[in-house]
Amino acid sequence: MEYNPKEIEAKWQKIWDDLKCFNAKDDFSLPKYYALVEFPYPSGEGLHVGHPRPYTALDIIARKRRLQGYNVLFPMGWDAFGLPTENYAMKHKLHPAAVTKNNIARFKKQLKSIGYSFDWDREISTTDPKYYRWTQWIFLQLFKHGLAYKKNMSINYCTSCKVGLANEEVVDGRCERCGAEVVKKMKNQWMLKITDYADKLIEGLTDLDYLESIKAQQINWIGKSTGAEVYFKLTNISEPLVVYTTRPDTLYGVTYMVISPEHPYLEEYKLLIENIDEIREYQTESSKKSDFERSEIAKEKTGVEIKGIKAVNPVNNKEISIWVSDYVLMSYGTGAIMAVPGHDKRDYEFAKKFNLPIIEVVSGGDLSVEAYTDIEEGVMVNSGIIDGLEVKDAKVKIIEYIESKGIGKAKDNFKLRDWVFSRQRYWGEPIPLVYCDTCGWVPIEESELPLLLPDLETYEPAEDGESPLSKITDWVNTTCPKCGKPAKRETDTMPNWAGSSWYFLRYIDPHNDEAFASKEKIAYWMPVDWYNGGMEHVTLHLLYSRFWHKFLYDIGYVNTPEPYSKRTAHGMILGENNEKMSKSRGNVVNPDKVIDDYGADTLRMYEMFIGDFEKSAPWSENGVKGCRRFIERAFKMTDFMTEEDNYSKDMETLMHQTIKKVTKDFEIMKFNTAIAQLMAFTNAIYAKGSITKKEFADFLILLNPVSPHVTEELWSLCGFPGYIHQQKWPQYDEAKTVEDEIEIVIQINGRNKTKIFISSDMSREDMEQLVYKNQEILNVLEGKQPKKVIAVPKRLINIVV
RNA sequence: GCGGAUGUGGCGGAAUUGGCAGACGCGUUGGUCUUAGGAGCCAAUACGGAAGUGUGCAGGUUCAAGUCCUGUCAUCCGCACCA
Repeated sequence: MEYNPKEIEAKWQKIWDDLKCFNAKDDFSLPKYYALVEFPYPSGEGLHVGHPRPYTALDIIARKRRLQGYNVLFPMGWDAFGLPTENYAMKHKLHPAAVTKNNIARFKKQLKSIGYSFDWDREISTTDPKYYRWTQWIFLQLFKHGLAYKKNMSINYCTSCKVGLANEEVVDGRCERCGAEVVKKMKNQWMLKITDYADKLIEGLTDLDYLESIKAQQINWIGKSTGAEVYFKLTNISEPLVVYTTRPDTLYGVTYMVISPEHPYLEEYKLLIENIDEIREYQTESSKKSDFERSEIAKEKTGVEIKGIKAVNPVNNKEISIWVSDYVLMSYGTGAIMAVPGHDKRDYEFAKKFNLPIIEVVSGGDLSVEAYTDIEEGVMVNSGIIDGLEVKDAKVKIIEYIESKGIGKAKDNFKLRDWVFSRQRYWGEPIPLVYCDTCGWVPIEESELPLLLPDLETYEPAEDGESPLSKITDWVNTTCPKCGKPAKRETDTMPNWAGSSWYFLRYIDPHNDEAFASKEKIAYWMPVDWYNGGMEHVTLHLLYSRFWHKFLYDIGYVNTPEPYSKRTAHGMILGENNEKMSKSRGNVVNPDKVIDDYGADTLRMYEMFIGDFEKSAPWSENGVKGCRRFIERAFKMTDFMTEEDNYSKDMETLMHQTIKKVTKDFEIMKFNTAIAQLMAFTNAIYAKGSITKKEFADFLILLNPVSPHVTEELWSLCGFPGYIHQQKWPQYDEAKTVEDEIEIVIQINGRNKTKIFISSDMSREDMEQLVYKNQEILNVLEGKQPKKVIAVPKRLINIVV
């Protein structure tokens, strides 16, 4: 019998499709399991071998769960709005919807050829109006609950193309396409108040089964800090300058202040600023730098003193200067800082450069050399009312003081910023709001949803950086849903994070026209039991979707405060040259080719055998061959299968060990070692030269989640009853996983000397006695007297002489 | 600079609570079968002639360290100077 994967795989994929055997059942009496993988962005390039790694991993879990008796939901869909599709459509004068349709068809065909057990009847696409109707609906709820608001935010603007650019389209401060200079341009944009959920997003992590590194990244991204807001009086101006500081205890060390070049006071009080021209010039210069560049070129501080306005340190009433510098970012805190050059490295550098005073307020260090920043603990000096106190106590006292004087208050702050929800692009969900001169921003009626994307001749953004939708006047011009007067539609669209923020809910009830999903079905299926995705989505997507879900929970539409009870992450697959796979590096491996040469079962197995699932690993064609070889060896085991319907005596222990290892390793994503165990089992069978019917059947079930086609085929070839996907996962008996006789090592002073066989249940005491009785041990002791004997059952005996 | 990781044979990688370092696979070498084999099967394979030495490097704890502690070096990923 020849192993012919092409024939076998096509045959079984058709049978599974016809039987719909992997479809989830909405039978609420069954135990459920919801396995989720991140749905792909259907790019024009099609799949590369990196995609199947996470899909195969959770397909293994999904298939195993079905064999364990669960009603499994394992869905797939398309995150299909986005920039590359739109750019491609523009370039080739096509409709983005048509491009999307083609790309999806290609992706789907590729995924189907790998034999995943997705429930294709629940397929969704974020670009489907029936889907984005509900994306818009959720946005409207956010708006109605005051979580969406407009704010002036800067965008990257190409001075030559006259369009807004995404961060990734800006390369070294220049436009990726034309090479012209990119500047920051202010635009009034929709924002979502994710910061209202900052505390909840941290607290919610506590009981979740997320990888610790994922939790750490989320917590660091949210970046909660505890400190105070302090109001500094300004000369000539009645409004104070508000700063945020985590170290209010260092207030006496403040010798100057710095505000960001984007700070609104510069515009508001320009008439009072004597050197406004100089400052304007500085603003222009810094607008060309990205925030990241500002941090990168931090070696040399730049800045301009504001002439004509001074600030007053509220604790000692000293007049201090105010500077503008781009090391202060408008996006964090209040966009202004109190500078404590004695104890902050950046402030120290700045003070040195511009000859500003430096005062020590926490004792220790040598301020003539560098800032003293090791100040989590210490004693306050030169510090008025908190002089002599420990840092910890000083913080408490100074906050009490500033609160009582009305010059500040305790405040938590977050690194997390609100979510910029506007894109000046065509290929995204239209924002379902209209602007009325009388009523302001008004949501369209929910019955009017979906608000469809109008068809366009051209998808180029308008010359002023506005969305292409702004050019269709008969779409833009509408009437106010509230007062009926003429009004204008919002022309910005949503970012592609929108559709992916709730897609796991739509899979539950994908054809529902009354709600995004029915409450009963949500109650049954949620939360997602296991969600696997890339580490690169751990901050943005994962936080955004947790935010939306928490919001839906708060307004009563979902039944769990968290969407995913478990979240894991996979490592990247690199090219054979150990570099990231990319077209430009020419090291992309296409799964179609691997399937054509070796079969889908081999591809799946190698994806899992390639290495530690959580780490990146380079592709190796030779490694693929090894997996194919193993499948062939498994196939040929039928040649020496016997008719016995039990485990043979000499294979019993290995059989139980194998069931145990595979069962456990799949759960902890150690797919590589589970497969290694199956290989070791096969090697033992080949050494013995025979396998019983029962052994082979259980071996096939263990291998089935990894390589489903060939195991179905062998199951049927052997005449076993039914289909393999209908079987029960094998059970192991812990007692039978242990050998009766085991080999242990004998060490002298920690060095291996010899090995002996003992009964595996021998007690520690009996093992110690062996040192004086066992001839083998007496030989290696060469008459030396043991000073101490350490015996570890099942492991070793170490003799100290 | 900050945050997250990672360093084990020629290569990918194994190794409960500290307990035989190198499972399994690749590659390589030899054997066998064959008209033939870039197929299959069998065997060997960390280094060293050996005593020994070996998990990035230097210390430490321990009967015993890849695993724990201290310091250090290197590489990768992410980033918004986080006040």
